[in-house]
Amino acid sequence: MSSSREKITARAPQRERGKRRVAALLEAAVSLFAEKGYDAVTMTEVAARAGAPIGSLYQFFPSKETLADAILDRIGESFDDAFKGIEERGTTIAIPELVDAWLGLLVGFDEERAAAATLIESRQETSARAAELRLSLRRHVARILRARIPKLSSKRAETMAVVVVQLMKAAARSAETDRAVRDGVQNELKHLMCLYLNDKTAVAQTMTP
Amino acid sequence: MSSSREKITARAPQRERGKRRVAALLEAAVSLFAEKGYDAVTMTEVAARAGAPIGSLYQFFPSKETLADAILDRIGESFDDAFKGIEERGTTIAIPELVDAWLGLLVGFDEERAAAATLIESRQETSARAAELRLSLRRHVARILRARIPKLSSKRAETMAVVVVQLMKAAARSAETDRAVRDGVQNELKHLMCLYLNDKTAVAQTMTP
Amino acid sequence: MSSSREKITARAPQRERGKRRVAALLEAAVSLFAEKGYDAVTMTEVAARAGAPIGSLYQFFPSKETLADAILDRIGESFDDAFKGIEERGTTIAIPELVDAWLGLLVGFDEERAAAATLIESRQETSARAAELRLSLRRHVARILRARIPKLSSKRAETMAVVVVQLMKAAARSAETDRAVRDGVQNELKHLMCLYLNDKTAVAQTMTP
Amino acid sequence: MSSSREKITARAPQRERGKRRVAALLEAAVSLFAEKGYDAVTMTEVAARAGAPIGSLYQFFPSKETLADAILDRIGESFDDAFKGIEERGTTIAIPELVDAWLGLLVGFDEERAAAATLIESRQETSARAAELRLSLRRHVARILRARIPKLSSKRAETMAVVVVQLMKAAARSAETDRAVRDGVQNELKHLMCLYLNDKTAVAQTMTP
DNA sequence: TATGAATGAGTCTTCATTCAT
DNA sequence: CATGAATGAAGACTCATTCAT
Repeated sequence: MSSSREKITARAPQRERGKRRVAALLEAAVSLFAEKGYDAVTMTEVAARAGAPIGSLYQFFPSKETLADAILDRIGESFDDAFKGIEERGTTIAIPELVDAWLGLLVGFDEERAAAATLIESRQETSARAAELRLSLRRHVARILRARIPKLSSKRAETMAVVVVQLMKAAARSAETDRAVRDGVQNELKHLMCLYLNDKTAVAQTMTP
Repeated sequence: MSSSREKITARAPQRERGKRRVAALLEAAVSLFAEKGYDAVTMTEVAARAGAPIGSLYQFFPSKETLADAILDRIGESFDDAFKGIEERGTTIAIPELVDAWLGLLVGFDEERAAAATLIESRQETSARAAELRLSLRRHVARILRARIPKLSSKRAETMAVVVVQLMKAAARSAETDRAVRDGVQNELKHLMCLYLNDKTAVAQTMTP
Repeated sequence: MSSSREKITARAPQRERGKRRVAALLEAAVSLFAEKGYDAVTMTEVAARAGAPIGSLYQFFPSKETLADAILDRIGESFDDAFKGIEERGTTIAIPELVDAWLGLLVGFDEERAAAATLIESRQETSARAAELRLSLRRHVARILRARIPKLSSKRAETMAVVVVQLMKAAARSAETDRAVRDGVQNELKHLMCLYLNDKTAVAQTMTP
Repeated sequence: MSSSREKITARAPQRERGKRRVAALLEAAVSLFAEKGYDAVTMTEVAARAGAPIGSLYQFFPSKETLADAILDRIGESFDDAFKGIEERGTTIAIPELVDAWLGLLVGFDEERAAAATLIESRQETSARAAELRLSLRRHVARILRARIPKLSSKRAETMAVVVVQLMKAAARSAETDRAVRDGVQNELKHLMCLYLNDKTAVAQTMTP
């Protein structure tokens, strides 16, 4: 009875520890990348901040690139989830709400979004993953845009999506400063984005080709 | 005496040559930074592209950081000039024109603006100069904003300036892709910025506190 | 009692399993060393190919060196057996047969001989066992040589033995290429060795000091 | 006058020093590779033995592989020279002389030949250069063989060449031990090779197909 | 002053070995 | 006794910077 349970829990700590370690490493990487950017961070540094030996870091992330990609992957998944939620609500969702959801993607309490924003930017040319993520963001946004503004050509939707994504990244970047300005800027960006979408929606509805 | 004249003429070509060399080095650095980003560029590479020996590079720019700062400085001056021109025209300048001028700051034919955009972004945390430049940009924009929208509090002007600068950088970043999307995005950003300024101006004029 | 028998039978399979595991590990090591050479093989790799956990590998072979030595030991024993067989047949054995037997020592169907040849070669300076094996080979050959050619001084026998062993290793090395050349080379080496022994025997019989 | 000459000699020491450094590095690498084999040698070790900082080593040899290849190249050139000399003498050269020349290729006063022998052996699979060198050796030997023994088919010449090269390598390997045995073995190998060539020549002349 | 070879601290990464479970 | 995650010393290689010439 208890012995069998013991056995189960016997290895649980090991896996548990492994999970905790991966989490710690990822967290350390996230904060370091967010602080200093990909290139300025050393693997030794990441391991040290996670309180792990360098070998452990490489056990889980066999290269620096893998480490960055892992962060991007995790963010990518959370993006997919978020977009799924947004798209399910279809056209019922009001513009301010939509904008809130979008801006929230790259701006959160944790540093994860900041790290992701940095990595997407700086590794776009070198990491396939970063390029993918950026593309995926654009595609999601473009699809939603076309659903709301039916007359939008796919090319224009793409263009608008680029702009929207840039606005998202702007929000992420401005999250790096002190709270006082940050909140103001965030609000402002939200306002700006609403303005933009309202304009486009109105124009589209007005402009009968 | 002939000796003194000799010295003068002897050094004149040297200075001339020195200037040309500095220009070549700077140009090489600019194109390289624009292409690959600060970290991926080596000093040896810069010297080689400029056709100069590495020692010469260090003669004029005693460190890699100095080199980056020099580029930032030069851009900073051109910004100051541009803003001076804008501010001289006062409130007479129409919003679309103003927006054109602003967006043109970081997006140009030459690679210098691309390099500057990259450097500001990637070295913001490490280089005082990059931070200064960003601050200077903000201040200039804020001043113009306050001149056009008198009721604007200095705090709100600052906030708006941050947004405007982010938009400028977004334009710079989108310049990295192929021409087809680039032009579309650039136009879109211009439109967006006009929308934003028009809105703020109108609101300010309407909102009687 | 049943308990004691239980223990016996309980461990019997374990020992059985242990033997099988050791065999699998050794086999894996042999094939890997033969393929890639000592340095290029990792312990993890050996364990993986044997389908055993790394801990198990270290249970039986406490170091990489031990593992290599074990292979050398096993080959050494098989050499001893082979030489015993040869020596028992005394002088009755004809030269071509003798040569066949010798060349067969390091060239066989299995990879074991190839691995051994590699290990003797590459670890000669670092492993006492490899040196021992080489020495043992020489001694065996020298003894047989002196038995067949009575007038041979021990020093000359040693020298000849070195040559013979080198020829054996040459055969082993040539086994690494494609079958077409290999068979030809092997035949040629056999011929060469016969030539050598015949010459020495004749000379010795002729040369009356 | 003296000034111009001074200028010439002014940089001479620099180049001189560079040459000396390259020589020292190469010599260190040669002796280390000869002693311990390719894998067991570290780049730091090579630099240290040459009395050079690690950076200098990499200045001249951008990778460990390059370093090994450089040694192989140098040996390869000396082989080509030697073979050129041998081939020029055509069929006039007597067998013992030919054998001397061949055995001398991989056995010399310096350690260079020993290092080369080791490198050819251990890096055959990984280094294109090592494989090339081995092939080149075979081809040279085969050509000479066919010139001397006209009836030899190209395939048999190739096979014989393999054997001859193996004999050369055997001589190189036996050079690693103390002088006493070495000289004896070397003589023995020479004798063996003469035996082999004489036999082949005689057989070819006798055997009329 | 100009040059570019020289320098070595610091980077990423591997792998034999150990030990908690 | 079995397991395989954890460890960290050590290796190949880079590059900003210096300094002898």
